[in-house]
Amino acid sequence: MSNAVDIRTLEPVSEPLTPVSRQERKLRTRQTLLDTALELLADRPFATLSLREVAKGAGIVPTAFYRHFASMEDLGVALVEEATRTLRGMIRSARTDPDTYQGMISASVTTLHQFVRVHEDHFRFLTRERYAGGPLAQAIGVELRLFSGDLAIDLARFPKLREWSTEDLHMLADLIVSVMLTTIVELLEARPGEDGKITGTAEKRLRLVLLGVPHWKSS
Amino acid sequence: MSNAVDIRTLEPVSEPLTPVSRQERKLRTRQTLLDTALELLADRPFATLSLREVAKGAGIVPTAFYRHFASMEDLGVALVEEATRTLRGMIRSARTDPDTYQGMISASVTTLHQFVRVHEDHFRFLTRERYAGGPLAQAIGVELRLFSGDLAIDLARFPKLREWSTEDLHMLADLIVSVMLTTIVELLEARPGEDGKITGTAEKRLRLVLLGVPHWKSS
DNA sequence: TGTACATCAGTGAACGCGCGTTCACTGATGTAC
DNA sequence: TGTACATCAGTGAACGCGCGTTCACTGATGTAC
Repeated sequence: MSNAVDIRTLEPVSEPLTPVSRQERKLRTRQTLLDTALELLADRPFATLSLREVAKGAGIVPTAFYRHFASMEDLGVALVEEATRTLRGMIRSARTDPDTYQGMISASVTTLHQFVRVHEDHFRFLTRERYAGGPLAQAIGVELRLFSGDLAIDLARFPKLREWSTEDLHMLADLIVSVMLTTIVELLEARPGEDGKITGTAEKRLRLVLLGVPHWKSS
Repeated sequence: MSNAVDIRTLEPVSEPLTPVSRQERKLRTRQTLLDTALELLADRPFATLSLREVAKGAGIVPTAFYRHFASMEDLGVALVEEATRTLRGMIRSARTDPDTYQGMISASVTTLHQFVRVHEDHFRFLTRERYAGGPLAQAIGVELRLFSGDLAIDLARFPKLREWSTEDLHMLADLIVSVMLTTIVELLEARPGEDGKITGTAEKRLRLVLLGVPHWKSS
């Protein structure tokens, strides 16, 4: 990473000494398109985003957009991939050796909180498009179901859950995921300073759900 | 209500014998605009709907739209009002004298199921726009918070919940509402024949949550 | 009951604008010899 | 190392289209006398 500065403007020199390859330049423009789209999506659904708008934001002419994506929907799919990569990273971080429910709960909520704050735009995109209908919503739905399935497997390792049926484990995992999604939306809508209250409530909800576990009978 | 039929086409005669007043005609056109919009929203977010499209669907010229709404956003607000009226109707139906948790749970889920199936478009609109951002999302958020508050009051009547703090009651109510919303979305995305499985899972989730209640300590 | 005027839901032409997409192009980067 | 050609990310003009909104209008319904 270079700290070079233009001596006239004092602004960082964007180009390193070794000129980057054409391939790398292309990848950078592609990423700029994705970043621009994500910024514009802060307060509107994906379906209202125009190709010209994204191109303009990325500093290229509309026709150059096609060098990177065949259509806006293609760019949308790439955004889903990028955002779900963040989601999977979060799950990996949260999966520590679980000694107790309580420890697991607060650690998970803390991880969730951190990831949401660092990747607000990804989580906003995911929760917004999840219910928007269309192909993106479907792709996100598939990803969330995979997530829920993984969680069910993790849950099966707990002593008290070992004898639960697969169906009941999925029911529990889906319930936890829906609490998680609710919490994510609350964090994204929160005004500054409300985070503690929201994560506190999230922990309570999970504690309440898991309190019922020892008394569960499938019926 | 007239059962008159056109003797040539055997289709119901739309106009009653007494010609309707100008005022009533206007209300009918307004309702047609709302119905048309709701139909078009089956698989897309509100923000992608155009004034010309809705006017065309309702059989009037674009400029006549302004006789009924000042803008598309105005029509959106009217849709939120219409849909939340359905939601409140559902809550009223579900609020029977609650003898046991179990009875209340299955009765509530049955009511939910019926209302969702009869008013699919209203619930689709609500769940879709809830997370879409913009003024409609905010209006729906306010309505859901009112709903959750009412539910908290209802819950306070149960013996085991009488000593819960207001904060914990709201936590529980929000948890129940989020299970409800999840169930609504599942029903709307369901393929034919899956309803039973979905309502069964919904009942299980609520049972599990309420199983924890007797063992709750606020801490 | 009949007449003269007011109201107003719906019409149709017109506008300027941003849209997605086509096409032929430019000129810097990359490659073969 | 130097030259001649190929590649290809980005350009700019042009297109037809649907958009929201304006305006002057029409003609059926409603009202006052």
